Amino acid sequence: MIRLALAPLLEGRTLRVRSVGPHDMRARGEGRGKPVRGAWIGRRELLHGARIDRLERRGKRLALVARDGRTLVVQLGMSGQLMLAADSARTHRHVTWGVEGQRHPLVFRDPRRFGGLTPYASPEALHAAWNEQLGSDALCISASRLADALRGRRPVKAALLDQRVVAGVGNIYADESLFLARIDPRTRCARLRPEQVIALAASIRTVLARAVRTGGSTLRDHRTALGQPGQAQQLHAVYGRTGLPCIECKHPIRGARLAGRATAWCVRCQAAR
DNA sequence: CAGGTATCCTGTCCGC
DNA sequence: TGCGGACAGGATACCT
Repeated sequence: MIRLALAPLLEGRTLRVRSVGPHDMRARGEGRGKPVRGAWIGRRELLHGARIDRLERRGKRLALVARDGRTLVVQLGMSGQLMLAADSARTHRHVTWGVEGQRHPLVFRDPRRFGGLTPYASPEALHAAWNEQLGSDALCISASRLADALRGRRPVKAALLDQRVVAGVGNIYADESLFLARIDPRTRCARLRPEQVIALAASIRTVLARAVRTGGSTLRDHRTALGQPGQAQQLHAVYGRTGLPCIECKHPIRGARLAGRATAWCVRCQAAR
């Protein structure tokens, strides 16, 4: 969604770093490097003076690729925003770019600092890193690739949160996908029947596509890349509905902690079989 | 050593 | 009304 909204506004245009700070956010190192606290990325790596060639996305990561090869990955974490809008809040701005020919600046803000920026020297380096760190994108995950990735004794919910299994599924859409596929989130990957994996792959594609279509939203204060509020939160079948009646069978939605995250599912519709 | 969990961080919401 | 605390999310360091 963010890529779709920003691509036509940024492609072919030159960025100029206008301000950087505060300097206390995570600058993620190349590859698996540890997040560096208190360090920052240079203006050159922040694409100062770079003409944007294209925006690439895989899972939750967005890459700005410049014509000279410089590449900057934006991870929004949970509260991050990348916006080209007049009403972008002024607090928690980490990087502000001027965009050639655009009235409003491009702003990366991240109040909770779970997000981060990662520079790469080239698109090739970016793809190498992504191939290592990320599985297939959720919007086009095939049943066979999902079957290959869903191995082991982990509960299927925990596997879905692993970006190396499927890139792009977070806590909310993991629950929603499992509900649509009628799979108990506690089911061990190795015990999933082939038809369940097929259903799950289709459900992931459906749920993510719907989220993108409706502006993608999770938190109440979520905004799109152009400043519009998202609406997908109203479409959730199980997430945030613990104790409320299932939209299919009216049975109360169960809530529990699984893989360290809040999990909601219908024990009747998603019965372990 | 795979799988579970603690940690980071701040805004929001709940109860006293 | 004010305030403390729990909680939410994504990624990863760390522990078992």
